[in-house]
Amino acid sequence: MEPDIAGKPVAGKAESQLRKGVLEYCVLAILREGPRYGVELLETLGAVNVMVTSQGTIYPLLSRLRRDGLVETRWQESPSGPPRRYYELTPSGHAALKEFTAVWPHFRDAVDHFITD
Amino acid sequence: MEPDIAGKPVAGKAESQLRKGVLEYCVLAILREGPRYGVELLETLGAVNVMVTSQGTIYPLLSRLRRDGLVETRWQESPSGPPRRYYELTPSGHAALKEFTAVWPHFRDAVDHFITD
DNA sequence: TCAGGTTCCATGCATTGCACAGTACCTGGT
DNA sequence: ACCAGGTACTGTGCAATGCATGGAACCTGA
Repeated sequence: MEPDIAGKPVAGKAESQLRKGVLEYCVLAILREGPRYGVELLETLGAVNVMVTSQGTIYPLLSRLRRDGLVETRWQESPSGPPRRYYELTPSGHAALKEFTAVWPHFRDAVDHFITD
Repeated sequence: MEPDIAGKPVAGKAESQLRKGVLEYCVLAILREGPRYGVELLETLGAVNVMVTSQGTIYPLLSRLRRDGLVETRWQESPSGPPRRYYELTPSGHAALKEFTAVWPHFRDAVDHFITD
């Protein structure tokens, strides 16, 4: 019933489209610093306004990452609440992240080039 | 038979996803400087490597912009070849572009924040 | 016992970049 | 007059992705 973090609507048409294909790599980047679980990732992303998202986004995304072999998971008990599934990078995940960090600056500068004129 | 500009495959999984939702505003930004026609937009975008795209992308995109009232068009004869459909910004188009240019820096910095660490 | 918080998962939809295929116009060579 | 090649526009179908929605399972505290 409660809208809480799980169901919070994420407004902004342009923002939503901007996140496409980037959220995935932001998650990989966060995981670079160590294993994290779903809700934890939501909080880390949400700390930056424009990256606020919802469980309906993050869990299917994490499933895809796992399906594609970019992350591995292990269950771990929680001090309070249901067990947590922790995600961590595989070598493939590191490689994908590295590839993105190489492309991103070019893309960023390209958009800046067109927008600011 | 010839693949030419129309059918040139655009490689890169991450690049393709990055363009989502951004190409639209790059087009609007180009149109800010005056009316342009389809192939002309393709060339302007293609001048920046990471923004290379194809007719299969640009024409449906332009149709959407027109459908949503962000651009208006008028036909004009070509000195050589079939007539060209020129696109130009409407007030709504200007507004959408302005909104994007306001959001983009935050988004750009957010990605930088996560990626570089 | 039970309300509420925490954590996870699956389904369906809209948007969007893209490959592919097709149509129509014009110019120049034969 | 014919036709090959370049120019320019259009439509269909697919795959990827963010998101709303709904739901299940586990734990704590009143």
